[in-house]
Amino acid sequence: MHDETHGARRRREIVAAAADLSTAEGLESLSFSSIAKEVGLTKAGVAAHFESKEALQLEVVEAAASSYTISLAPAAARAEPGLPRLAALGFAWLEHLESIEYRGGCFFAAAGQAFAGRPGAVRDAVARHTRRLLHAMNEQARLAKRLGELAARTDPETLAFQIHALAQEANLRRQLLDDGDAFAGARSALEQLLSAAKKP
Amino acid sequence: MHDETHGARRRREIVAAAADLSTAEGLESLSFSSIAKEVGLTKAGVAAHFESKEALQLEVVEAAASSYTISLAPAAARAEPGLPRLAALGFAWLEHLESIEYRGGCFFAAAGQAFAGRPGAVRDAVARHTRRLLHAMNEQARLAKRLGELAARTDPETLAFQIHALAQEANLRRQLLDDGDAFAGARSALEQLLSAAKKP
DNA sequence: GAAAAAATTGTACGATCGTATATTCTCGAT
DNA sequence: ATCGAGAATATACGATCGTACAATTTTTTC
Repeated sequence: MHDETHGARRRREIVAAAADLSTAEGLESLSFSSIAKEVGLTKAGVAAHFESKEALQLEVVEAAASSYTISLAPAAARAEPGLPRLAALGFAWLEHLESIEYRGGCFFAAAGQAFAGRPGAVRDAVARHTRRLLHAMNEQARLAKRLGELAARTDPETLAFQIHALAQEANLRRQLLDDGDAFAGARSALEQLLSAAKKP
Repeated sequence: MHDETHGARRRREIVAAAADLSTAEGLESLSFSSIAKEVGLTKAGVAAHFESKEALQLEVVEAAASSYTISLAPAAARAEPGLPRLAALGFAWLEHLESIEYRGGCFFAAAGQAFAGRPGAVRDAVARHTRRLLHAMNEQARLAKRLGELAARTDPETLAFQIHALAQEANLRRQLLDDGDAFAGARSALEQLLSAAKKP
């Protein structure tokens, strides 16, 4: 009938609920009980699907990462390599954060802060995926420089740095400061940033 | 002998240790036990100084805020109002974050993310102080615009937005990605940002 | 130095945490 | 229709949490 077992479907359901909860409560203070209440199971019923709490956390990180990739990769692929692709990455990143289903905002912003001071496999996974995105933007910025799309004074690494910073800031503004215009402001800042970086 | 009672000194000691711990463990998962171990007291001995855990958290937020103010206010006051003061605020903010004694990095970055999804008095306090800093930078940016120090294309709110974003990003890079050059990169990004915003 | 006040300890309570195990229930394959 | 595997429940264990209160020690005050 279905090409997915009951167990596999439950796992996905649990991981999705956990990802959502983790942006609100924090990935580190996730509990089997709170997840159980969310998916309509018992604490033990949830725990039975995973070897340990850390194993669940790692699955949550991977699930969130692939959800981000699914949102970003097509938009980036559509644009020409170099400055256009860097811009596409930036705007797609903002769009993804704005439309995100997690009630606590950007998963990696929340998890990154929560695990910055907690060495372990979870921290490593969060850091790895954060680095991956930063690397992608850095790459396009350096390519743009090589292609002569950037002004002489523009440092490509700094440009990528600023774009990622904008997105983090917009997320914080919306989630902590209840700023409804946070993403509108971030978009105009991104436009301003890109036009200032461009070759005159 | 001392112009401070034993109780008041202990309180300050406890609050300082709690602020330090909270950047590493998270302000929300602070425990009287972990603080007790830090200051050499018993769990009950620590708890006796505060009406509740939330009251302690609120004191920690206020203490961190005044520590930030002490670092920023003199630097800002030394610079002329407008663009110089905005620049001074930005560089002082970076310098403060870089030299900070908290092992988990920026207190407000950590607490802001942790309490973004937790309504209550603590979240309100963290948001209030975050807004206060942003407001101060916004004010100087708008003043700079009025004084004709900024290029026509530069939006002052966006400029303040970007400066704060840089600091947040540098903190995350150092704490999560172990990037030793994070603050050097942020400083050069800030210079680039300011010179691009300036009247040509 | 003695008495009052404050600081700290020890202990107990209920709640929740992760984990482990035994039992019951639910399906899908034969 | 039956049987067996897998999913979910019920339950228990030790640990830790915030809070409360009595007992004790330390500091201040007179």
